[in-house]
Amino acid sequence: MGIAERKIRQKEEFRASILEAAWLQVLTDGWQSLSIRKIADAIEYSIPVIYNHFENKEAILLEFTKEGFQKLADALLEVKNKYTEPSEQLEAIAHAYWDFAFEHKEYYQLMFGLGIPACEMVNQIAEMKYMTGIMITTIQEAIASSNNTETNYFLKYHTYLSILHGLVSIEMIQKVGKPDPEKKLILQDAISGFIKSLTIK
Amino acid sequence: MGIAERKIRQKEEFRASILEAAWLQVLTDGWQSLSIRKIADAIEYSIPVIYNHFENKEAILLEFTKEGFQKLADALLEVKNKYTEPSEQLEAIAHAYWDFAFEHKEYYQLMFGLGIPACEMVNQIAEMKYMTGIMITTIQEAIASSNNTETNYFLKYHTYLSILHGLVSIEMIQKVGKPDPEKKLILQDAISGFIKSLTIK
DNA sequence: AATTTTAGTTAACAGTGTTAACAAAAGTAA
DNA sequence: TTACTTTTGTTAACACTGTTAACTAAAATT
Repeated sequence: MGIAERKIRQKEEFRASILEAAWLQVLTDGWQSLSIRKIADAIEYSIPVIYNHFENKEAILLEFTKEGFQKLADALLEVKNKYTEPSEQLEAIAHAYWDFAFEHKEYYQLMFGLGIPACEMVNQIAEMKYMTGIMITTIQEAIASSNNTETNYFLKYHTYLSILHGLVSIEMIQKVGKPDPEKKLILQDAISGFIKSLTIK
Repeated sequence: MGIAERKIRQKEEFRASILEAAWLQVLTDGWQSLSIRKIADAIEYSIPVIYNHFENKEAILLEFTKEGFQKLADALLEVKNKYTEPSEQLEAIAHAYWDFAFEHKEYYQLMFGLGIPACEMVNQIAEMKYMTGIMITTIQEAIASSNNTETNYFLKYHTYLSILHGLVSIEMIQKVGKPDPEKKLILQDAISGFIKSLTIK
């Protein structure tokens, strides 16, 4: 009897239509403003049916998170296979990673929990400029007292802040409590590498 | 007449008490679950009074964001002044940055818009492991075909991912639309530095 | 003392996620 | 075909959220 099979198929289609409607909303208004009610409205069903297919709203977002990681992995693997030399592969992967993030912003923000607070505001916060100013001047001083005084300080500042923020936020995503003290080794490693790249060419 | 002055002072105190109550909530339940109603409840006033002191909820969070950047800047400047050599300063600043982030998690998450999605879940997502697996194996291969085969691949993987995520998320916070193509120079710079640190010692 | 200004309140609007209680349709068994 | 059971879907509500209009009571000014 194919009835059971049809039912499973229909259920699967229903589930897919929920995700489709949800994704459409994420694309138009961002995942912050995704709501169960709007999904229900879009698929022209009442609200509780959605809870027959997903435990809660988070489960729907989790689906997209998984999808995002899958797509990213596929993209990375594809460019990796274009090269044989590991160092070339790492470079290609890095560029593919960057491209994925900005071509699929919604996915990326979901995957790494980027809340995007004031977003455009952040730039205008005087206190932030004060902080970054400290970093910038220190880097300028480091460059000035090195062999390679033509180094682009603004580029290096951006790299410096990115490394720090990347290390911190990756650690925060993965662990809830305090980080292992050993994690400072990673910081040490990354920063000493950065400082070398700053002073010698 | 000191009446006007007293009024201003009282208004300032009121404002401060709102922030105090709000911060207490942020500390106990995280800034995600901060609500105007709970603040009003804590200061034992009705809800609309809060809107006499802050335009909206975001304005309250912005206050903490500024406060956070100020505190971070102070912390960085303090450790910077302990050293004279710029490279030492950059190293000290990096460690102070890390320490601040984890000693003041709430501030940091607010400042950089870390939404913290599934948080603990992210680790268990198979699709993420699949992606990171690609990175890890590539790094292992790069190390294997280098002069320094004892390099800690897991440390290097963590650094690699952190650099990438840091670059991407800093860029996303600061710009809304597509990034400047020149920003790829920063990526190029950071990654080539990383690859060097991977193969030569 | 009358009037204006300020401070603070209640009550509502328009949303949100989630769920209990119920009705209708579909499938199963006699 | 009829009676029963299961699935599917709906209505209506609960408990929240940010925000604001309309009003009252207190304080300051004239």
